[in-house]
Amino acid sequence: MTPDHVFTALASPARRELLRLLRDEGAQPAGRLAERFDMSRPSVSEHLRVLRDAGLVSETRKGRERHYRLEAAPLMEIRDWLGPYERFWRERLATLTAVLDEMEDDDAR
Amino acid sequence: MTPDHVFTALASPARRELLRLLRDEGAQPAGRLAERFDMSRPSVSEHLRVLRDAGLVSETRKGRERHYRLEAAPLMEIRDWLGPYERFWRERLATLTAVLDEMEDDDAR
DNA sequence: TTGATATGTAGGAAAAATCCTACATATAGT
DNA sequence: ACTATATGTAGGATTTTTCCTACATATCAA
Repeated sequence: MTPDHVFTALASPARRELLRLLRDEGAQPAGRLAERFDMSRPSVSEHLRVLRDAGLVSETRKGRERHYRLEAAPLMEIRDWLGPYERFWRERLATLTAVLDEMEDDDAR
Repeated sequence: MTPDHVFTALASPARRELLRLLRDEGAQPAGRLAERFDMSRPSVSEHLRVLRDAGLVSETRKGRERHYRLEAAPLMEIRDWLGPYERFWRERLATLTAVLDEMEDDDAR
C-alpha cells in the first residue's frame, strides 16, 4: 500500500534529473540521456532500471535503441501520500499570515 | 534549490511512519515514538535526527523529554516538485478515459 | 558476413545507510 | 547528593547504494 519503491527511486538526484529530462524533452534513447550526465553510461543505465522497477519510466525498443518514456502515474501515489499533510502546512500558512497581520498593526501604530 | 534532503528523508519507511505518527497523534517525546517500532531506541533517535536535518520535525525540550513536532513546510517543496508532472498523469487519465469509452462502445454493439 | 553502434549485465571497489550495544549527559524526584 | 529516567552520541558490524571497467548481446550498414 505504501509507495516504497517510488520514494526510493526519487531519493537520487540523478534519477530525478532523468525524470525531468524525459518530462521536458520527451522520450529518448538511453545513450542520449547518458550524455547529459557526468557519470558512465552503464551507471545511467542502472538508474534507468531503478526507475523502471518503480514504474516511473517505460522502455520501448526502436531498432537498436531503447527509448525511455516518463510514466507519471506512480507520482500520483506521492501526491496522495502528501494529502493528509496538507492540513498542516495550511495551518502553518495561517500562522504566518497572522504574524504578518500583527506586523502590519505594529507599523500602523 | 532541489529538495535533496527531504526526498532522502522520505525514502525510509521508518521515517515516513514517524511523520505519520506525529501527524495523527501530535507532538510526542522521542521515547514514546520509539516504543512503536521494532527497532532500538537509539536507531529511532537517529531517524529523528535525519528528519530534523531535513526540516521535517522540530524538537523542543520539555524537562528531560524532547518533544518532536511535525514540520510540514518542507513537504510543500515536494508538492511543488510534483507540479510540472501533473500534466502527464492528466494525459494518462485522458487516455484511460478514452479506452473505457471504447469499451463501453463495444458493450453497446 | 563484418565491423560499427546502442545498450544491458557482471563483478567488484568504495561510499553511505541502517541498526545494534555501550556509554555520556542532563533533568526529576527523593 | 543520589538514583532513576529520558535521550543523544560513539563506534562498529552488516547491508545497500553507487559507480566504475570489462564484457555480452543485438541491430544496423556496407
